[in-house]
Amino acid sequence: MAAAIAVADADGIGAVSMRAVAAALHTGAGSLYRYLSSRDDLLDLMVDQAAGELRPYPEAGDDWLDTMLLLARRQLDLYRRHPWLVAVLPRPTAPGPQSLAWFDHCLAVLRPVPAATTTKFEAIAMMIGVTSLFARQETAAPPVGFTGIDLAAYPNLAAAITDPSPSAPRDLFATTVRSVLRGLLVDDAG
Amino acid sequence: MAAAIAVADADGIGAVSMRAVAAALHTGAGSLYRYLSSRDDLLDLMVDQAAGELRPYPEAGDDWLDTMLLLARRQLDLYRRHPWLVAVLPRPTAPGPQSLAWFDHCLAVLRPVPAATTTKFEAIAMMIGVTSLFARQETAAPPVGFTGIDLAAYPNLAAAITDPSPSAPRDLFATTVRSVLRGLLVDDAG
DNA sequence: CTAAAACTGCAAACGCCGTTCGCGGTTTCG
DNA sequence: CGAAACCGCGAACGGCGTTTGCAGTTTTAG
Repeated sequence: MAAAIAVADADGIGAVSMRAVAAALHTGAGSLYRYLSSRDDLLDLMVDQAAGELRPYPEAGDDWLDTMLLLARRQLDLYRRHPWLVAVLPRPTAPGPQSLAWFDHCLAVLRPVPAATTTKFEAIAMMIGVTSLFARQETAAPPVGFTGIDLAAYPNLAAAITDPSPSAPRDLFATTVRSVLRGLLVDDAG
Repeated sequence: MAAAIAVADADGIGAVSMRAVAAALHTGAGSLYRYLSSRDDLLDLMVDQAAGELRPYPEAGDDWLDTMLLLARRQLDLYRRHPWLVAVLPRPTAPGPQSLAWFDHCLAVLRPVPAATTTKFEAIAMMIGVTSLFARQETAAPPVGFTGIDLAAYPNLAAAITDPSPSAPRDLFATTVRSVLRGLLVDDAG
């Protein structure tokens, strides 16, 4: 499993083939099936192993929103360390113990929030999703320039990219996460 | 290409193999390479073809936020019609003409918003991302019950799922999209 | 009209993939 | 010590994306 994660970190999730992992272990591909039922099984184990890196969890502070943002940042860092995670996560699979523990901790942080359980679940799911979106965008190699695009057909886009109006630098991730959590969990801001 | 979309709608993106598409066209797999350079090429064409279904675009109304939400709903409906889209989109690929046209329309809707161009780009990207998150969640077959999970190890989760506090039904998608767009595009709400 | 050029469909083949299976060799346990 | 369990291994199966050479057809040029 550690070998599989090493391969994924180095060459991407596409390089995590049974033969490649087995080769890293100096053994044959078929031998892995003594311990795994399938490749999906291996991926599940890799995900939960990576989720374990989120420990130790930061303590809950005074402001639950700040704490949640800190949790989100930790997860974003995890995605940066293991870019293959964002590609592997969106499979319909049961969460492992480490993932459940992290989810449990999120619920603990949200304890002082007066919202329904269902709402909290949705909010956490959204926070995870938004974090994965940012990780994916960062991973995508070059911020696609508009080379080779006929701008004549897209007037608004043409006008936009020639607009030199500067934007004040800000923490886009923090802004988005806060907006989502506040929008879902705080009544008057819905 | 229409054949490929038909296969994907019926049996998922995994069933879109060169041989399957060729079989639907009563031809051989290799023959497709007379018109496509690779399988990724086919997927790109499928995506842009699907993006064409977003036309005609709804006219911009008085409230740009309402209009953007309507655009997001149209896109969510598209994802519902073609669930394979959410699995195919997150590849690093250049957007096709239909996708660009839709993006251009979004910029037109955001014209009255006093924000930097970069900010608008980020906001649109986030809207697309959040929409895909919802589509993915809907597609994921059964809302995973907590069967077979040892709740003893996760106290907060155990307490949460036994909590019968009802939540007022609300439009989660609208709430989230509005929160994100407002958080990114409206100054005082950051 | 004819000959050359371009295009098209097709089957076979290559190398990769996940997975299964049966074989000997090794370890563990009664 | 013998039996049972476990282990690693190579071969094999079917499927995948893709390449390639060969016929047949269509278009173009002389």
